[in-house]
Amino acid sequence: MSEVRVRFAPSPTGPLHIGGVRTALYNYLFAKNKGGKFILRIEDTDQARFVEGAEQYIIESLKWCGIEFDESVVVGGEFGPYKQSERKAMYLPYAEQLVKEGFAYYAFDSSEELTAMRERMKAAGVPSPQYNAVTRTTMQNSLALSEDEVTKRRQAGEAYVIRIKMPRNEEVKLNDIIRGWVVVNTNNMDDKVIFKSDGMPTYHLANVVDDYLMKISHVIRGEEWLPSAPLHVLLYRYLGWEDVMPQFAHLPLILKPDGNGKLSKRDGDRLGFPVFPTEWMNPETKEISSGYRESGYIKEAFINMLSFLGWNPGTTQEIFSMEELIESFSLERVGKAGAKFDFDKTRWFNQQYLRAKSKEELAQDLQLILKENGIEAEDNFVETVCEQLKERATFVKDMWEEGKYYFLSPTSYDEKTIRKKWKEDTPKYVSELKNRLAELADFSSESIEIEFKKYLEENELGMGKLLPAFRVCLTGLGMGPSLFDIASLLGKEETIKRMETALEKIN
RNA sequence: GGCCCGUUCGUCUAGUCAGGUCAGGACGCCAGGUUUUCAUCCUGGUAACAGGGGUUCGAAUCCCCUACGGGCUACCA
Repeated sequence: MSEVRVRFAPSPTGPLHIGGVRTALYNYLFAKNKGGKFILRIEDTDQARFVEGAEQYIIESLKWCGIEFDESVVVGGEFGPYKQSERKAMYLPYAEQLVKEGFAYYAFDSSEELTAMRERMKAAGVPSPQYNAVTRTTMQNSLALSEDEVTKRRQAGEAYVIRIKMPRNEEVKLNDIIRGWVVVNTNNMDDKVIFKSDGMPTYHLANVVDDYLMKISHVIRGEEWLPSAPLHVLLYRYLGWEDVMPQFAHLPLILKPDGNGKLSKRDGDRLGFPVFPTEWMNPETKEISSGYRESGYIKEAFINMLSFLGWNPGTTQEIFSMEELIESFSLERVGKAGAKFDFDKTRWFNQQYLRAKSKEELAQDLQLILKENGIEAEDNFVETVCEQLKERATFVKDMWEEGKYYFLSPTSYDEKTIRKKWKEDTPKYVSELKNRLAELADFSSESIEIEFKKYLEENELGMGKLLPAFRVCLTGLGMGPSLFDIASLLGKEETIKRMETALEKIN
């Protein structure tokens, strides 16, 4: 079998949302699994929808995801250019070849004329009028007009498009890797524009020509392309490339977590989760959309989550590194039905990855957050904090938000704990405990615990009587990790100081 | 409306192609245990073959119909 070459072909019309990232990911995994090449092709044939910065965004956000291209606008390759606007001159000859061979034709209709035709057909009872075998005879095109008229118009420089001449009553079949045989009758297809009046091809032609020229072996794309796949098959056939036509695989869509319909940016805003891999600022409105990266997601967790939205390995293993994904991935195991996005599961994946990280790695990330908050701390200290906190956190930022007391003395004391656990005799106990701890030579967690328990015993107190009060003195909170660990890490001096402060403030 | 695709616990899904174990796992949720507390962790529980017809000794699995959902229906991709 010839070399596997797949491409991810986005339009630079905005940021890539997670559906697009997943399409890129599956292409990447498939290519790497087969030892093939993965190509990025920018499909910017629609100048009107171009968005500043979108191409850069696509490249950089995929890079963050760990998805790298073998050929692209950045790294080049022997099948370039990799941007359709730079390939502009290549498409017209193919379109004209189709006209010459009778598979396509010139059409001069203005948008007003097209609208008029549609209105006319609707009035006549056709719900969705098409430019097809029935209507084309009434329009301004090289099939209805005389040859002289066509030549005259073309020489006069009149704007024209090239449309495919859809045959009557032919079954077009394609064998989709995910869906099996898909059959469509050409009577249900229209004479799609393949070359626009602005000199650019439409997606359909550009896509087929480029996939052919770039020797693409498999087209893996979203399900929204399935209805036009038969058109592409016809294009390959008419261009004489059917024997090297790529295999198709149409991926199921990612759906809204609630209700129905495909996932959109709105859903993320509404339900409070990112739909973009990295943060995006709309260049026009300056509106900022949050990204997984900025929200504190570990990229491996993000990728792992995405890979499972529509694919599964058929085993019970759920945690997969990129290498393992490459190893296990196959298009045969991609599902057919759309998958509702599950935000809880996404958080769970992040938690799993967080735990797998070493305290050193976590400390590095936490230091970044600490710096943002104007806190300087020794690496060793931060590492121990991470050690104590990582089992309770989903994100690195949780360790800051739930563990501020490691770095700052409490400024307030949890009311509920005070109300329930700070009794009349509590100050006396805390004060005595403080004096006992002050004399402790070994301020290790174990030693503090032993001393604490000894004190409880001597005074015939239970854990619940004094420990919550002790905790609130040190952390201001009613819950958290082992208090003896916290005290030990804070050190004797700080511990004593916090107890004194609490005694003053709480009373 | 037309065309195409789809439908297993609330969610992601295994099982469907080669019909035959109480339909398995994970997330979530609930309960119990562990823990000074909260979280973690452990144990257990919850809950599904869209409906109806066939074919068959036997159907989640094969066929048909219906319903529901999705996509497409541009000189956008």
